[in-house]
Amino acid sequence: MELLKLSNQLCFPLYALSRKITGHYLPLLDKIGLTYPQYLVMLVLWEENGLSVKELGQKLMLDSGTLSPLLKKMEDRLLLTRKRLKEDERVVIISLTETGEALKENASRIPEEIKCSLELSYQELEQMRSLATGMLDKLNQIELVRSN
Amino acid sequence: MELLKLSNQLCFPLYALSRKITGHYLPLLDKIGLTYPQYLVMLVLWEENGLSVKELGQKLMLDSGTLSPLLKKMEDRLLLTRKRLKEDERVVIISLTETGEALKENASRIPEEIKCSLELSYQELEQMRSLATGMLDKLNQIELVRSN
DNA sequence: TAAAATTAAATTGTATAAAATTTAATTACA
DNA sequence: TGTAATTAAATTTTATACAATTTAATTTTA
Repeated sequence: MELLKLSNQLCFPLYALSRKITGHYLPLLDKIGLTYPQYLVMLVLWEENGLSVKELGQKLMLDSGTLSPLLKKMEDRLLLTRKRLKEDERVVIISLTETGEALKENASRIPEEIKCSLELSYQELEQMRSLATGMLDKLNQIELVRSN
Repeated sequence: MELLKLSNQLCFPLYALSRKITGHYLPLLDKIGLTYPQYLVMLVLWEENGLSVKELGQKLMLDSGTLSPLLKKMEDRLLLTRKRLKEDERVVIISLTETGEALKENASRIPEEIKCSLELSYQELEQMRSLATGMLDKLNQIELVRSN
């Protein structure tokens, strides 16, 4: 088999599919004024408010270089606040404002709308979700092992 | 089920996994002086040389806003040439140079090295590849239908 | 056939990503 | 206890993504 063929790569369909699905989110997220990574930040904060930048970064697998400017923009839009922790001034705690909390209501229909927009079966979506989650966990595990 | 939980999203593991796997390519691609999207461009051109920017964009699902500057950088590195087609001056044809062709040799071990680096089973990789490819095809099909 | 519509790239503007460096704060330990 | 090491964010730099606009070339069609 020709290993350097695009169609034989794992990386490419994953990369293209991820961008494609993000594309399906855009018109929906536009309505509530969020970008896709900003939406992911909100998902995390709606679940658990008051996380540090580091904790957010761990959950989303993004570093401060990505999160810092993004969170600043979201602060400007009054979705959240950034406050340094008194006990350790290095730590910045991100908390939702009322506006940010309230946005959850407006976002509540997005998961169903996406499922509809994608026109993929529940089986297919669930199979992909569990496969991707499993692979992600394994790769994160490898990183842990290699860094020790 | 709480639909707005990060762990219940399809989008997130896919997005994170895609970035994670790209991350595994970086040290390998660094050795041959390519970025990840540049590697994808080379994969396409190694298979079929002399494509237009549009054709490259269709295969990689990237638009000219992404490809134009990227291709210019690759031209500067003498990996490829950009020439306007005589019959239709709007079309720019991308052709590998000898340097670009020769780079294929240096890239030949990357697929195996990646497989090794990922430490995932062949079954898992193949299942993901075929699932992702299938979903991608369906989504592209939807786009075609919706645009007509 | 000349103006209108279409097409292909390039450009512009905004928003990520991520490596590397810097800054400030905290902790460890000789 | 004071310096070294570590840690958390922010900043800087480079490189995508992609929507929207512009430019130039080609086709369509009234």
